[in-house]
Amino acid sequence: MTEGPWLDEEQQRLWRSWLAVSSGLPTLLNRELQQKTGLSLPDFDVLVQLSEAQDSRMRVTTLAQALGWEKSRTSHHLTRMARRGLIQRAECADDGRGAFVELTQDGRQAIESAAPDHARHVRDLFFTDLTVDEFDVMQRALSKLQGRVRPPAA
Amino acid sequence: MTEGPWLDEEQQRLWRSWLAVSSGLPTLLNRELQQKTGLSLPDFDVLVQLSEAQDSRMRVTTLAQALGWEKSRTSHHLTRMARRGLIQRAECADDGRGAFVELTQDGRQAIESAAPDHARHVRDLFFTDLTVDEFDVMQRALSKLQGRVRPPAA
DNA sequence: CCAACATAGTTGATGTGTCACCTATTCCGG
DNA sequence: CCGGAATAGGTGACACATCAACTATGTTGG
Repeated sequence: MTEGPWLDEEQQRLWRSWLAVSSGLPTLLNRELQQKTGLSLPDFDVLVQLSEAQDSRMRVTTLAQALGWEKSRTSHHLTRMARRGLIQRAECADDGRGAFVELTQDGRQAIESAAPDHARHVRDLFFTDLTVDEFDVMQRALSKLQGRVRPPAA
Repeated sequence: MTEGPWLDEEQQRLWRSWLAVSSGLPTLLNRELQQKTGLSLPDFDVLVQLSEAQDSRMRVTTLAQALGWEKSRTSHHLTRMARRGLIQRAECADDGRGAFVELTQDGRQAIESAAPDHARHVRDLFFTDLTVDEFDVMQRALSKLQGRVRPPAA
């Protein structure tokens, strides 16, 4: 399955399917989410993390790790979200360098009203077609891939 | 597998794995490609299409469809690539509105020297871990998903 | 022939992501 | 304690992506 420098026909086919789905799916989800709620997919991801966190607040680095984002990206995105009133930054008493990000009322309201529709949409697009068998195999395969892809330190 | 508005635990797990891989993988590939060749992943995709095309030239819309990109995105990206000398635009005799995009010498050189390493990297990251069984199931599942995701007209 | 409409492609504004670099604090060995 | 290394986070520049609007050419029905 892995000899020579090239992708064989079968591999190419799978790879192109992967590319098509992994770029097309977020595009669709993002468009729908944006239209219905004014949130982008990244907005949504941030809000999910915060809403699951203790006291609806997290340290920036913790958030970045949970999302698999770089610090820089995280910081930029938080700035934009703060401008729209979805989150706010707060000082960290323990560590003078650090900062907390917390969900605002608007932020909580936004995620709670957006989540059900989004979940349904994900299910319709992604899960509807999968057989139980495919489901399991995908999970196994993706877990392995996740291991290879993890160390996104920067 | 698809009742209620929410994702159950198993679905959530699979979905998060999917997200992690489908965002982490291109990030890694892009970084490596960029460092070794100065090409971005989108650059690479455009160059692959052109290099496979008759006479190394395509109509803009055809290219956009082949890539699954919007016209606008395509146009913007071609502008950037033209600025760097990787492609060039040419008038279309048949249709005064239209335009061809063609590979330049530099573009051909770039894709030919970048492709083998990139292919190997894709293989190392994506294919190495997959068993034959997983490979087949992924292909089947992704084909179905591709169908749902296809109509990206805009 | 021409008016209405459709199509090919571009543009500008703005949101998103990455890289390189910077500041301010904290940590740690001597 | 103090000086250097590590860490938390932010900034600016620029590439990438999306949306809405626009220009110009082609197509079609009356």
